[in-house]
Amino acid sequence: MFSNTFLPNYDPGQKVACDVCNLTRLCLNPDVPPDEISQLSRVVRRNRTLQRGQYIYHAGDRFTGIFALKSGSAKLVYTDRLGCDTVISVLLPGELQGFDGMASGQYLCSLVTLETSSYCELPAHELSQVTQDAPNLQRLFQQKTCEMLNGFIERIANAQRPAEERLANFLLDLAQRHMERGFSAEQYHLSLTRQEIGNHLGLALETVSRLLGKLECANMIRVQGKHIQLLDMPGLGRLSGKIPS
Amino acid sequence: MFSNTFLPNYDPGQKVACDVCNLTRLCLNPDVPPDEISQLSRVVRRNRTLQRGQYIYHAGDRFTGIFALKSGSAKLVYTDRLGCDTVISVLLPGELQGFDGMASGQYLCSLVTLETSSYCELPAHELSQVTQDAPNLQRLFQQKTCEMLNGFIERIANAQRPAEERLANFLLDLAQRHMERGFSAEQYHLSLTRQEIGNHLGLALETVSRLLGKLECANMIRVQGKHIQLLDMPGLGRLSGKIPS
DNA sequence: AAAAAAGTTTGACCCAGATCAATAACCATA
DNA sequence: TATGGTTATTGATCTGGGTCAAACTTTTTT
Repeated sequence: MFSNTFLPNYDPGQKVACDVCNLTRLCLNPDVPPDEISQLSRVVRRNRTLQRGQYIYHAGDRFTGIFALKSGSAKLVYTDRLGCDTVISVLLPGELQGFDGMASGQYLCSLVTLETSSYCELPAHELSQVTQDAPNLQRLFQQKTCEMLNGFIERIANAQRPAEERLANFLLDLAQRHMERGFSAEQYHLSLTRQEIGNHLGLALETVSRLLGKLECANMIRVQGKHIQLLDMPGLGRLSGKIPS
Repeated sequence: MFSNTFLPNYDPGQKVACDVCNLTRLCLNPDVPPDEISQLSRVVRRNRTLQRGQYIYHAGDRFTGIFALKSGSAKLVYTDRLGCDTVISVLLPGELQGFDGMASGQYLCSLVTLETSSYCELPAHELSQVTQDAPNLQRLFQQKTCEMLNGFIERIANAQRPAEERLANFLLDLAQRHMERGFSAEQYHLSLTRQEIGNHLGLALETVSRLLGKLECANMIRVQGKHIQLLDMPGLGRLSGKIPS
């Protein structure tokens, strides 16, 4: 079984300041100098913990701030006027979210934990002050939103491709991000259900199940419920269309 | 035939400063004070004109700045590693683009004119200076990128819906945006080909043609080549799933 | 540990929209 | 006003992935 801890000796319950948090290099970036980090640290609300399925924020809530996931995972879900949900993205530790509330002053989506998770918050009313005094932090946020924009562009283009390609892509993307967090890229715990994966990729849950089975038959992956093992990364890369063969 | 002029007496060839440009309220927003606008105005490169199919920027080009369309229209196109194009969005006068180059320092997509168009540019090397001295402009850019983020979220969710709904949505979205620009919402010139519409909506061009025909049979629209007339907006709204019935 | 609920797999069948193909309309340019 | 090249329409056919259904497995609750 996987624990939610991020790195060895890391206690998610501990209220560490930003400058000594081992997620700093993921949340922030090398351009943000120590003084701006400590300035940030002063206003960040640390370490709230939620159980699976609980909401970090609801669609429609007044914009209260930007959130940084500390441990666990979460999904960003958009609900349209007909009540139909779409899993827009999956959040891993060290990733920021909440920008969907910044434009209009209320969140467009809901951010829902996929397992027991903890997070920090940079409150909205501190945001404008901090970014005015800390130009590198300001730039960081602009950078992060542009990165997200690019991520969505690739996601939109990907949606046109066949089911198998999208799934391979999804598995490799998670592997990559797990690795960046010091976890194993070769095997990991899928915190989403087949239903949620399907929703995220625009597929029926049955199709996800079948495709996972197919990849397993082809000896490219090993599936045991939510535990995934990638046996043939190059092969998956070829399938995903990202790595030209 | 439609002209490219935006408002009566507007000459797109004229090199007007930002503060007297009648696109100001679209490019910028009411929060940006006059002194910041004139500061912006000083560094903006104005009014380059291109013919249909020419590139404002190419994917892979070094990030040179943010662009504002003055007249005409353009498409943002992402090309994946297999050379497969996707029309990510359509740009109308007063809209900004180029944020896809800000994260990595080179553009992820290409911005291609759909007809004879003119545009302004805010050069990258001026960007950091301007936004440091002009906090409202800085906030504006952050705001615009977050709005785009939200637009993409809705687009991703929409991609799951049936073809007819997506098309109705697309037609109404253009109508809305034409109206915001002082053009008629009821009828407008589609600057995209059926191929491009299909690509944008994830459909084959034949499907676009058939669906337009179907909507025309249902007396909801009138189609004559690229000229579109919306006869039954409420009906289209119902079809689009955006307006609950 | 049993029961209930939630999630997963597998099979049979179906359909929205793709693909293929042929024709027709709309241009540009000469 | 021909003429060659895009762009659009329409019909026939096909298929990837959806839907429905039933059994099975895992997790949660009692």
